[in-house]
Amino acid sequence: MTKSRVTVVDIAHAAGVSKSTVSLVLQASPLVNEQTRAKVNAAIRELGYVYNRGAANLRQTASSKIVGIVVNDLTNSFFAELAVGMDMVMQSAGFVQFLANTGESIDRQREVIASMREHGISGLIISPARGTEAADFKPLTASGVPVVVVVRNVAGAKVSSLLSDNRAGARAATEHLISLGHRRIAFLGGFADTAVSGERMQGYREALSAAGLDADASLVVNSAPSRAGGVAAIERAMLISERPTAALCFNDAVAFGVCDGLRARGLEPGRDFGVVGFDDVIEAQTAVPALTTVSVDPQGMGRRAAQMLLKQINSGRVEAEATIASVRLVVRQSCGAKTKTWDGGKTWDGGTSHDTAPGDTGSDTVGTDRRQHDRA
Amino acid sequence: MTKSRVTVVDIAHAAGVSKSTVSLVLQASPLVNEQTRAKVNAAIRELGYVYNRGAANLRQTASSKIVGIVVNDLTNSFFAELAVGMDMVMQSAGFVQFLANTGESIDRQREVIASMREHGISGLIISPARGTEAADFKPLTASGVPVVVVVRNVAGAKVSSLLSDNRAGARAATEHLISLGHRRIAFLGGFADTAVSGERMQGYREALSAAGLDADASLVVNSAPSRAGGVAAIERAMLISERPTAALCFNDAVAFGVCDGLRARGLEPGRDFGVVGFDDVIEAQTAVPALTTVSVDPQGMGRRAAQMLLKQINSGRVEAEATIASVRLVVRQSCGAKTKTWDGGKTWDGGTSHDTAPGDTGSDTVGTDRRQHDRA
DNA sequence: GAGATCTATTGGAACGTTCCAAAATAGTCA
DNA sequence: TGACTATTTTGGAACGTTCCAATAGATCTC
Repeated sequence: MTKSRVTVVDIAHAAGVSKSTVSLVLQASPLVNEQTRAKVNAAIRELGYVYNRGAANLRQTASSKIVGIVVNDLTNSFFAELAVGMDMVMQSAGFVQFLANTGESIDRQREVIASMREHGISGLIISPARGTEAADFKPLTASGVPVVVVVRNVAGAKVSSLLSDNRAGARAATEHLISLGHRRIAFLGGFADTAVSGERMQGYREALSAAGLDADASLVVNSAPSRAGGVAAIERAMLISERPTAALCFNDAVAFGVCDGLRARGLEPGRDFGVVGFDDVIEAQTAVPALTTVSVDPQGMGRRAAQMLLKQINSGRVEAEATIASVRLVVRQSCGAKTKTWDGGKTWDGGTSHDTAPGDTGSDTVGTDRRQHDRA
Repeated sequence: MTKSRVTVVDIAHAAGVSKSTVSLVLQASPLVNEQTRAKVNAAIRELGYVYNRGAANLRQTASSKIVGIVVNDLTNSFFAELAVGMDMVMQSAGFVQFLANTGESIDRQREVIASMREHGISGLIISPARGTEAADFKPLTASGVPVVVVVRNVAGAKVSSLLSDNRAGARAATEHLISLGHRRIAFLGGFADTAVSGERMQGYREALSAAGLDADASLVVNSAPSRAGGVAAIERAMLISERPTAALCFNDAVAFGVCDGLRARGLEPGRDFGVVGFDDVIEAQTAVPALTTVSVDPQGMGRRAAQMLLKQINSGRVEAEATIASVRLVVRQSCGAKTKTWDGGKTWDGGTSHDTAPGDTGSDTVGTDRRQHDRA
């Protein structure tokens, strides 16, 4: 059934030319005569030839047109969207991507990176699993394969990175809650030992102290960065003697869980308790109440990371570049700020029970992109 | 910087053996002497050798250890989980996967399949974009590459398929709502022209007619199969003169949107209106109220599809096999059935306003797997 | 009409593996 | 010792591409 592959030689034979000429046609070289080109293309169609990139990649000058993408949790829509953004850019650039999910397992991560390396990727974008070390990228960078780290930084790694401005975003979100009159603001979800969580918590603390509020450690409740974790976190937060009236959540998944948990105890998010998320996944817009959140634009971030990688692949230069993408606070209903009325059935009244100056409406970009160069 | 690649010949030289011996060591052949093996392995570590699979794949007997995975919408958590399931199995089997998102674009799909083919995939799993035709797989199957179609069937394609029993699932879900006393049950979301939607609607109609209820066409409201689509669908459904009291939703995303829309007009899902979803994505469990849904187990389905593909790759025989996976109804809170009390704060009372016999509690598997063989 | 200058085309040697046939080495037995 | 096995090892020819250097043919220039 599976007859032996059709190769350039077969095409050459059928078209009455040499294999070199066929190769030139395949590369759309201007050197070849139009009639010859037509003949060759006809033969290609006729015989059902498929280009064998593996063979072409053997010549050491060639680039494989394959990149690797490694993410730590594809079931989290933030990372799924990140991957989709990368996919868009890579497809358009004629690249095809290996994608692997590590599920936060360092071992799996090591394995898939090794495997991708054997298959000859010409670049890698990775959202590293917790506990990833700079040494994990060493073999890759040593052989000149550019690496872009996204979302989570890896200390000491001489690779490019694209992170978001977690500190500024968290600070802006917290300031917003303060401007709405909240004085007891919790920080819910996430693990304290991760860099991302640390940065967001720092922004949260900065805003509190700038407003002269003291950072009560009991208001910080760690949990898994998931919807279920959010439910657990708000439950624990409500046990505190002096209850919080609002919360900045580690990410949107946690924020949704917090909303679920509030409802389960008869509290309506937005009206009885201010909730702010982080990431701005698609569902944040359509949820009821719509989630006030810090927009990181995961798809855009994915696209941008892909562009960074492509630039490095094409330039041949491996120059590590650290970019911190700006984020913006998107004010919707869940924080309790007064915004446009909601048009589904009865009019939504976003008024809070704290009766303060109305907060910002719409969105607000925080900080600007910072970029710094570094020799690899 | 990027010195020329280290090859088997370099290893052979360093270890004082021939390249053939190195090759045998790489393949863990029992033919080679233990001491020699040790020497070679030492040299491999020493020189930082990386196996070049591309070169190995040139020999026509070899299999590439690469599979392609094509999904129509990775931002939908159903498909993200499907992909994660496949990833798990493929990683364990030592395969690496190209993953591409088509976003329902037939053109993108054609491009990525062609691209993957050039890179030498040894199998493909695809959740086809709307409008995919049997001819789109022809080039692949003609060259002996096994293809497994998941989730959506492609009429006339001589490839393996793994679908879920949509008809039986929808029927069971509808019967459940009927047993709770509902008489006006809507079918919300999805596009009527897709096979999956058609099957689910068929199950819905069967249950209605079996119960002697007439299928009022105005109770079927199409919309995008997304959360936003669900909001839109319930809004339109509430405009019907004789309002529905419950709804079977095309999928979980729509069901969540329906819950959002209900709340926006002051109705509480589960208490004031019965909502049933389809798919059982992870959030269905933790949402409040927890979503009653037909569990398709996307991760399990992904794993199963991957196993089907691997079996075909390893056997060498391309024998099309059509499997229809059974589904089970998981009764939680959103349908209004009496279940275990909810333990978050005040006790949850799931009683409906329709005061009928209590529905099933727990889950219920519908039908059994059907399998049929077919020559390719 | 002999170079020179283009334009098209073409062998052949890589690239890094595998695998076959063959050879080298060591061990066994009469 | 010589024949025979069993165990290890090894050249060398693929695999399907690219790319360099060389060539052939056409056109132009003096």
